[in-house]
Amino acid sequence: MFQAVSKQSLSDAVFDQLRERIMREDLRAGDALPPERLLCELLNVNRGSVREAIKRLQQAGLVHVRQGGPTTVTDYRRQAGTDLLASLLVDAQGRIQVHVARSIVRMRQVLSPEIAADAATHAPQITADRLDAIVAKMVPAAPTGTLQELALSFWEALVEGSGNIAYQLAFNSLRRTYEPIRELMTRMLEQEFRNLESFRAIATAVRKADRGAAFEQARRYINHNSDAIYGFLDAYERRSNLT
Amino acid sequence: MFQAVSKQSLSDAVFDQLRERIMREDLRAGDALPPERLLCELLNVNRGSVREAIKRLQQAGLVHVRQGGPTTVTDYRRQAGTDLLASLLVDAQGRIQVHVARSIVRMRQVLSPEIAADAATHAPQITADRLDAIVAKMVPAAPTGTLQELALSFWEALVEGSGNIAYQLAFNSLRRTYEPIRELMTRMLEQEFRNLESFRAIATAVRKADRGAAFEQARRYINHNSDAIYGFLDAYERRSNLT
DNA sequence: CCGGTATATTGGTCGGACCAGTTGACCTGC
DNA sequence: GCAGGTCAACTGGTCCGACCAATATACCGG
Repeated sequence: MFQAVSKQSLSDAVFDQLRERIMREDLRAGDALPPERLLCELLNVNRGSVREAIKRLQQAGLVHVRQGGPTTVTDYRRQAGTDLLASLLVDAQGRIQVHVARSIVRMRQVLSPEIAADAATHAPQITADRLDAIVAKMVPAAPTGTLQELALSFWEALVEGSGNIAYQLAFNSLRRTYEPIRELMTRMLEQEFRNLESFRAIATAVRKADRGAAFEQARRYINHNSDAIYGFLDAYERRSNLT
Repeated sequence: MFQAVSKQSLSDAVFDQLRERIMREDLRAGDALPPERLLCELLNVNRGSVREAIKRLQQAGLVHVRQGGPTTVTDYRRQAGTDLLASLLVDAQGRIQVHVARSIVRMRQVLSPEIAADAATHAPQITADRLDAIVAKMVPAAPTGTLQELALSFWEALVEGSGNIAYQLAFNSLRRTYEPIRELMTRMLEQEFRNLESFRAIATAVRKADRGAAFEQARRYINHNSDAIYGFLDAYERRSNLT
């Protein structure tokens, strides 16, 4: 298959490089960033590009900027928001940070049943219609990638059905986090995607507006799902330690 | 007391204005933003400022930019991350969006007991030491604002102790969200802050590395706390509907 | 109707100027 | 000696005007 070629503007490149340095603690909390004009020379780009990059770092909570003084690095663990998860999950060498992955899976594990439960109370019929439509497209013979897409839409519909904007935005953050390791997730969860019964059970519980059942079915699914990931991460970690 | 005077750069002002228009659906998903050069004239600022603002909008997931074509507004409900919660909670007129507030409280309610439980297993002693130190500073006679500060540090310590970076970043997002309605929270939760027993109970459970007890104590606290907020929001909503 | 082509439009980059806060060395006067 | 003021050298913030690069559109020719 083809995939869109990735373009990157200069300011994006600058942003990535600085972010990488901060998260690798090459630049530690409290350190001053080089002055913008110096960065221009070092990176051989225009000041505008540097400034756009720094604005983004500021918004991400990685640096503190004040006019007249130097731009300083902040403690991202205390300042940054969920949007940073994607950057944390995979390092510059493409290695997965196992403890970050475990954190994400854990949060997802905790929230998912609640989301299903809320969807069952908030908008059962409409949500169930959407869920059924998605499940109908899931055929075991389909390629795993397609099933993954559908599973993602399934949860997207569920989250929207929960009527909880906080869940929704958190879900978006997580979705962005999955993107870089998409193929990995595909292989890891192939078994899960093919177990259509789980999806049907959740959809049915939602349609019945049965909060408890929705919670329980989602819990079963997500626990099973999470265990598969935990297992993979354990193996991944052992393998990393060997080399 | 004094508080820091708030400065705002031009690009921040532009960002706020565009974000506001997008969230008020003055600019709908799919709509094209005016060209940068036109925005410069309309807002009477330099193109650099406009570009910095748009870069931030792009990072926040509110617009989609591509060279050569127009910059278009995205569906923020599907694209934006948790960092947007703060902007959603309070509208331009300073009114609280009640359904957003309920969403946030709900997510917090679900996550808090899990955080306490994880802290009890992950780093019980160190965390408990920090918790005890904070609780020691909580004296019922202290001004509510101070107690609020301490309560926030308490949860900050707990979240750090959970060793879960996803929780930590989500917590940061939520903390930023509280900031604009800080005083409101102070009044709303005064009773809660003065109930030191809850904090002690959580700290004790963590020290004993008793996962179940930590979960349960945190659950009791956060439920009580959330109910207070829900009650306030109901009243707030009724009042809004009247006027 | 299809495919190419010229042109206008849009975002991306450049450099160089000046404005506006901050810092620190230095001087002043008590 | 030291509090307070002064000034110069930073730092980030804003501006201008030019040009590059990708895209959209209208038009033309087959």
